[in-house]
Amino acid sequence: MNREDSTKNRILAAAGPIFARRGFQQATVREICDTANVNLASINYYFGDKQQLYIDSVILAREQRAQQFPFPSWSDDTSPEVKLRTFVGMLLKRVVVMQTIPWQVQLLMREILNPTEACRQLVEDYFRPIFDRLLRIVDELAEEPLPQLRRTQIGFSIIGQCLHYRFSAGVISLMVHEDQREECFDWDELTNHITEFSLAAIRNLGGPSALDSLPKATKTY
Amino acid sequence: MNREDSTKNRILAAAGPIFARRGFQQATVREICDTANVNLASINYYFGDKQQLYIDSVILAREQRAQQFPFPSWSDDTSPEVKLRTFVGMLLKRVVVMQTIPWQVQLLMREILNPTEACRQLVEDYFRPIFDRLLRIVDELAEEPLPQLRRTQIGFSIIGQCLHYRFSAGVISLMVHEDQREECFDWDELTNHITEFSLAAIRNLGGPSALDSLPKATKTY
DNA sequence: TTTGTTGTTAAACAGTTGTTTCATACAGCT
DNA sequence: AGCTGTATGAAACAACTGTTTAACAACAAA
Repeated sequence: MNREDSTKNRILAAAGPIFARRGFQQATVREICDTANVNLASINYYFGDKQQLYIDSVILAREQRAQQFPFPSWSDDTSPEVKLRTFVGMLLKRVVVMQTIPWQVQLLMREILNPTEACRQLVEDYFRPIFDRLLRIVDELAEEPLPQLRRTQIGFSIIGQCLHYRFSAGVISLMVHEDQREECFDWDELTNHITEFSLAAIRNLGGPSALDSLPKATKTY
Repeated sequence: MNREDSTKNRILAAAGPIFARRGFQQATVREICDTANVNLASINYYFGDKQQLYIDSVILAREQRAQQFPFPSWSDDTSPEVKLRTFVGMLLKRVVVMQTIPWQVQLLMREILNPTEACRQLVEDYFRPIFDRLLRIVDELAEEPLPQLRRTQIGFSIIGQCLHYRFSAGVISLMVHEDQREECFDWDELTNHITEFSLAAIRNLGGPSALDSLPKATKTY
């Protein structure tokens, strides 16, 4: 009954990519059933309704993705610079890489942009551990202990740079000239730049800043 | 015929927020017509079909937004640091600011994430001029002329940091503790941090980097 | 065999969607 | 008045949606 190609598993295997490509509303139970080669009534029989199938699909996406990219474990003497580079490289690998996007990533991106009930669990089980790992690297890089807010902001600055190449990928493709498009999304180039940019920023943040002498921004708009 | 509250204008006024909130497919012509207090057939009469109404709505959103936030013109002796701060602050004002999001921003974000035909024109008329302006500021900040690719990457690093607080706003809210949520999205705090982070990075990029001695990333994943 | 559970199937249902139709109203014109 | 092009209105249309129904098949337990 629990075979790999059971009706229920065939539905799940078909639903994931379709939900990822079309979104919840745009995806139709008929297309899912046709793709899975099951009867139209099967979804309601096994999952109750379409929404429950969607929730189960998101859970499956997260499980498969976490299993597919286990985090590397570093030796104690690994420098924080290398750790940051590895982290950025992994995030970009998971999320950016041009061409075809795995349906698991597409589905998780949908949840980031438009959180549903499935998102809270996603944050606790998936995003927060990753973010905490990044913040520990930042701690190692900073010369002195960072204030809580500053720490979080630096983390988001790094994550934001990475995700931008996914969320704004369409616009970026339109912005850069066709000749530069490939190297613009090149994994090595991106990893290098974001790592160097962030390292330079963290190193220089504590030091003297020309901004300190600037007038504080006020509501001028 | 061309009055402010003509049937066509009432449709446009109602369609924008509804498209922004629900997206193209989820928005129904019936809801738009009800909100605009016009007959169901009016959309097809004035716009041909639903899709053309959507395109016209995107164009209207861009026009209203550009008109609402004219770019400041700086005097010649304004320092590039101040220019960067102003730029970041403006971008965050346009895009982030917690609470209710103007429907124009929502609609433009939808086009960034899911570009349709309306997007190409959007890039040329709206995004590229803004981005070029940012790159000229980066040029001023850099001590020496930057390579083309590096220049673009720095620009995207700055934009990415800003947009992250819009695209991932839902997840960020779930990630940070409730007590810190407000200051996390505070406009002054954000403008300060992103400006300082980027300034520190740009200043330090040309200098010595611990990464130069690191092994180049190879496909270890 | 009889009974009951589990899975599968085709058909129908009830609701929503974008679009079209056709009648009607109203203005400006000769 | 009569005509014409524009605008509005209520209703219907055709297609598609998620869900339900009822009949049927396979198989195990009684």
